[in-house]
Amino acid sequence: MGPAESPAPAQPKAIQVGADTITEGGIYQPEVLEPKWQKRWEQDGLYRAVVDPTLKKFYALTMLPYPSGDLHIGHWYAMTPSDARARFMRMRGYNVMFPIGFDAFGLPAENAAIKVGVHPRKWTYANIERMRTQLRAMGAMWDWTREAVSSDPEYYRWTQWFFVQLFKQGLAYKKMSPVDWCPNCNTTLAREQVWGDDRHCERCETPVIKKNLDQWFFRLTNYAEELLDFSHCDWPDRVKTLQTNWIGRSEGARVIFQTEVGDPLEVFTTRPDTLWGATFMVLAPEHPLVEKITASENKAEVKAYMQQAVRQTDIQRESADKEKTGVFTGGFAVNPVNGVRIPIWIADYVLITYGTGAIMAVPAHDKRDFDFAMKYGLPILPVINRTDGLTKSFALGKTMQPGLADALRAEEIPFEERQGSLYINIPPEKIDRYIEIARAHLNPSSWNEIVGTRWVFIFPDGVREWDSIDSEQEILARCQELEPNVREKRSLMEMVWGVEFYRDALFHDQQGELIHSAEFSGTPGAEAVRKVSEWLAARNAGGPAVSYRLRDWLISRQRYWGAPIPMVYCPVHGQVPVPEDQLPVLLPDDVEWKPTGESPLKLHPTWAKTSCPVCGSPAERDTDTMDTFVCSSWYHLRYLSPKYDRGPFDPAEYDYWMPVDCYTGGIEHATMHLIYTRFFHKACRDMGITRGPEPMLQLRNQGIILGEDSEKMSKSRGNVVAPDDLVKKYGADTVRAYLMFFARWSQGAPWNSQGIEGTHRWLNRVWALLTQVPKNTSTDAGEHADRILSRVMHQTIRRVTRDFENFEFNTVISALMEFTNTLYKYRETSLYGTPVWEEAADILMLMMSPVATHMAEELWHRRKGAGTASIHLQKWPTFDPALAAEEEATIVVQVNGKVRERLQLPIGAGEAEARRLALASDAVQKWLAGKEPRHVIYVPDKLINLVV
RNA sequence: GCCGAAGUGGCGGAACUGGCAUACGCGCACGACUCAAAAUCGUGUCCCGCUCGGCGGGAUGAGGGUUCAAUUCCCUCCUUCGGCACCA
Repeated sequence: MGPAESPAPAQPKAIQVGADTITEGGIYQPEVLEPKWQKRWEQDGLYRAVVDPTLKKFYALTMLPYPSGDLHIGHWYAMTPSDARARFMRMRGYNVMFPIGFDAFGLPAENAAIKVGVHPRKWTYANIERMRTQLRAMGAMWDWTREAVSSDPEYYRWTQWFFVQLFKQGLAYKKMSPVDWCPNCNTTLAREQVWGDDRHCERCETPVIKKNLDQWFFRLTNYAEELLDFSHCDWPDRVKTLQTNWIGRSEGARVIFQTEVGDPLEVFTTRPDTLWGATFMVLAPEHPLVEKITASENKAEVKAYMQQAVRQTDIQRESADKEKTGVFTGGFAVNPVNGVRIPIWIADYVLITYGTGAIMAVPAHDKRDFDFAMKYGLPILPVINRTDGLTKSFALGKTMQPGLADALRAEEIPFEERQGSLYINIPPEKIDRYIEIARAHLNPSSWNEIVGTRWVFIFPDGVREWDSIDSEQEILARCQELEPNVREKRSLMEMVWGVEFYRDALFHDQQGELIHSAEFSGTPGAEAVRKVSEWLAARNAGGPAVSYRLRDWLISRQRYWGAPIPMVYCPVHGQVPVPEDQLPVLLPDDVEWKPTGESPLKLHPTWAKTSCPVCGSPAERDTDTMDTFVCSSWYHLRYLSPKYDRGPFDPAEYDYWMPVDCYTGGIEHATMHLIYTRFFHKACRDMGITRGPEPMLQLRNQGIILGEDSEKMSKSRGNVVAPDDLVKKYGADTVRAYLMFFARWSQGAPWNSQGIEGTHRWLNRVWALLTQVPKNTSTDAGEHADRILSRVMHQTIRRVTRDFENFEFNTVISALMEFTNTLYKYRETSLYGTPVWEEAADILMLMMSPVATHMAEELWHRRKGAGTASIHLQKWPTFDPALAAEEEATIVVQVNGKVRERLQLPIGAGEAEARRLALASDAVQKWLAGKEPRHVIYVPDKLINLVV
């Protein structure tokens, strides 16, 4: 023999079979058949979604991609399993719409323009063109006729139209306010786009700063309550929790205090039950009342404080560890419940953006107020009883007569004695008895006090309760008179805080029975919250109230590449929306998009100059553009009819397709896009534009694919997986299948470049199984082989159907792999080619077709012959429970819960039978050791447990 | 600090309603084919022990509880990840 030659790979040859072109040759060649079928499907309009009232519709949607220029493996991970599921639904008889488009406005285009000098429009549309090609390589069932691009004038015309509708409805408003500004992106950001401890920009991670700007907002907060209702949302709990926390609902009460300058001062509190403990008030430095209530002698200090508060960044200001600062305004307010006059301070730990921007401070039961009061020596008054009964007294040696210790022992009051002083823990029921004992042993010119459950000072001439601000002052003065050491203490709390032993009894923030609260004393916590709220309401001094953490949505952006805000400023008529028939307000091409911090449109020589739509006098356009989340809040509506020009969408299409039945995408949008789009839908519903409670009924999130090194994929780490390379190497079907298989879809996992080989191997095995005739089929398949294969087939249909329904794609694939293995087991036997074999082969192809879209189509055509309809038009197979049912079950025999034997019994075997056979087993007898089972648990078809 | 999710072989993971833990795949080992390798195919692969084709014990982050029986239900703790954080 001469030198060995490796066999040349079979060259594929295209052959014509009727209308079908089929690749001849034994080798699986995705690079040949994938483009072929993609082209064919496109020509046939196979995935066109057309309104058909005779069919049940299914609107499947994946989140709109940004045209960054390169499809990432994350896009594949988000889109191809979603596509497979949409295909599954289609095969189950639904009329499925699965559209695609581009979120084409936004900063990267502008940043690229600044960096390399390409116009944002050119950059964006070139990227879109490239991504269309990449998206087509997925073999997905996109209906490209419904493609929508948010930067097209025919799209943003309607983004602007929605803005105008919101404005007319009073849901869009302009306001001067301190807003988050990203110094790198040179624009404002919505609250949701500011992330993390250091409050950085969601996009570029630069820490944001505050700027005071006149900006447009959408009234998200109007819908806060409704957004908390997820009763129509089949959504992951995680997303619902994130949104719920983000909205941050707090129940409590409004309380109106009267200031001495005459203006009412309203606060929000979650603890109206602590109202009697309010010893001062605090306003945010930006609070509008600050100026008016500040006394003339405090003006300078207050002004200085306000200035330094404004200068600070949010990070400094909102850091919880920061020591609290503030200044007294010189003003006072009157507590509506008891008429007590309390000082008003300003401090930056109170936020102007939450509640009313003012608080009543109850330092005894709020940690922040406590810290502040202790720092500035403000009075503290406990008004809520402890729930743990902790009650303490410290008896300094020189203040008490000898015999106290013996008296306490006799009374069984526990204490510790150290250096002649007693550290006493008083059982709550013995407090009165203790007071008697303490009085009896008190030295003249001394006192003793109780803290915790009771707040009592025992003086030689009597007992004084610490139950009001007045008594607090009197007691403090009295103590200072008796003891020079406490003369510098500014409050009674500060004085007792000096005793280390007391510290854990001095502060708590639990709910509990009210004390020191006039007629409400003795009321239990939850009841007190309710009763005090009602009491306030009855006296027009407030009442029950709800507050939300959610803020209105800031949508102005000082950037070029976005939808211009369609507003005109007229010196006579003020804010005037651009009339609907004049939309869109077109973005000019000739702008300088340099990052100046000003809107590029503002620097355009002529663009902003216009005339007032009302009076025609010279007027100015708004030169900001809209946050791109506005564009993406309604794209699911534009997909309905991207060319429609009499409205944002064709109502007939809306009636049929909406709402979205299944929405898939990443969890990172939980508090941004997914809140905005719900808001948009609900606002539009209230204007009669949309219908129904929710835009997206079902939501599922995919996880994140990490790099092979388990780190986040990034170019700088060099761990990026490029889908184009994978498609080239393995074909799209392998990539699709692997993405579905390699991890729980909802969770994601690190990439594994060896793992994909296994999936590729599987597809090759399926290919060989269905294209190659085995050498030998004479071996007997064994008894009932046909029934076994049929059973496995029906069981597989059951498993795959269930797992597809539940988005459990990894087990869809493993079930199909197992089914393939079963077929391989019988391939070289007499079962090959029998009707049940052929049926199983068909079913395997059908169930693989949502996954390996091209391969399944190719195999289908090869096996079904010329002119066959696409596999993607076939029905999903159904299973027959009778045929899927096992005939025999393995019964596990346990002795005392441990497996000792296994029995093969027919399904439905009775307990007596199982018991008889179990007891007949030697292994079981060995473990029973001659004893009779005391107790037998029998689970039919599963297990018998003998307990001795 | 508060809220939430998750911890199962060397790795990704499976286990439906409390009933055989570790399916499927990767990796690894051995074998077949080959001069050889790749590819492919086959066999094995949680840990420990033993009188080793079998048998016994242990193991689902740790500890406890409920139960005839717990990866699954309950409690405590640990770790990791995510979100919120001076929100009154």
